[in-house]
Amino acid sequence: MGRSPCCEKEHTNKGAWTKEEDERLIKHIKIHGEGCWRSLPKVAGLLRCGKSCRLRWINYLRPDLKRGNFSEEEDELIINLHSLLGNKWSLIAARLPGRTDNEIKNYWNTHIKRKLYSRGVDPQTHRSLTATATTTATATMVTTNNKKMNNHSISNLNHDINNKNFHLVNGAEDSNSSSDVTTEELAFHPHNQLNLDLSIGLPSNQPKLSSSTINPENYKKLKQEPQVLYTSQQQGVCLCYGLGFQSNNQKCSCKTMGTSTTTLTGTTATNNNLYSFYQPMSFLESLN
DNA sequence: AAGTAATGCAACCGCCGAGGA
DNA sequence: TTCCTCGGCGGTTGCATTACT
Repeated sequence: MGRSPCCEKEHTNKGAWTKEEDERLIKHIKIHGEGCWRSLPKVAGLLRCGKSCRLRWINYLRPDLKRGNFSEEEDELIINLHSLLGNKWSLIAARLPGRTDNEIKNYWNTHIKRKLYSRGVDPQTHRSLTATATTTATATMVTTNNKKMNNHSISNLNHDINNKNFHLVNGAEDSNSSSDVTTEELAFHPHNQLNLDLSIGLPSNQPKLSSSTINPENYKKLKQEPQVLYTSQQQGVCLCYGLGFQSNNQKCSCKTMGTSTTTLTGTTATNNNLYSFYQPMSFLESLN
């Protein structure tokens, strides 16, 4: 059974938006707010598909969008987040205020990929290109390891990092990206400084998580069941990943945010590389 | 100056999951 | 439980701009 189209294909404009259309859309959203994209075009007097309106608003018209070039810090953050999350652009974008998933996706494809290649790093696996080639050749040997990796608990991950016997994979489907890593390779690999301490605050009325697994479903869990910290006094959300590249004075301050703060790792990893993000409630909503 | 190739990015397409009926 | 709608996502396309010859 086919789905009905989201809008009438006829009688809708396509292609670049005109200034007038932009103004209509902005005006409508200012008055009525976001949502109900399907009916929006009709109400706003736009000959556009609802999806198109949503996209235009989110990627271009939203007032909180940051314009201009990506900073070096943003570059590195994107690279690190990508190594953790893979092509989950919306999740990556959620951690870069003012940037959209589309923008980051485009930036990744046009700039960062090239940058990583110039560093000799495979942008998909985040491993050295030579190591990737070697891994591909021995792919059959690592399948078992992959299966093990997918069930790795976070504490195991930290353990493995500490023992220089671990590297990240980009999800379960990436069957070529895992193998044993040499010390030399780790020294080369940008993730040799990656701190995976994943500190996620829990609402106090939710049960504490035990040491969760970091299998490929984890990002889904983060998204679908965001384990967030907020109190009635403190409308902040902490979803801090230890991503590296941060100085010591930028430690995550979760521990100061209340008693409900917890950590999934339960490890004693240092906080040297913790990078915290306190997002407004709108971020929370974006995860839902 | 003209033609061509490369690049950047806005927009589209099709699929998926959540949630309501 | 099933069906359907809707919002959202990631991949891809196509056009405008820039760089190069």
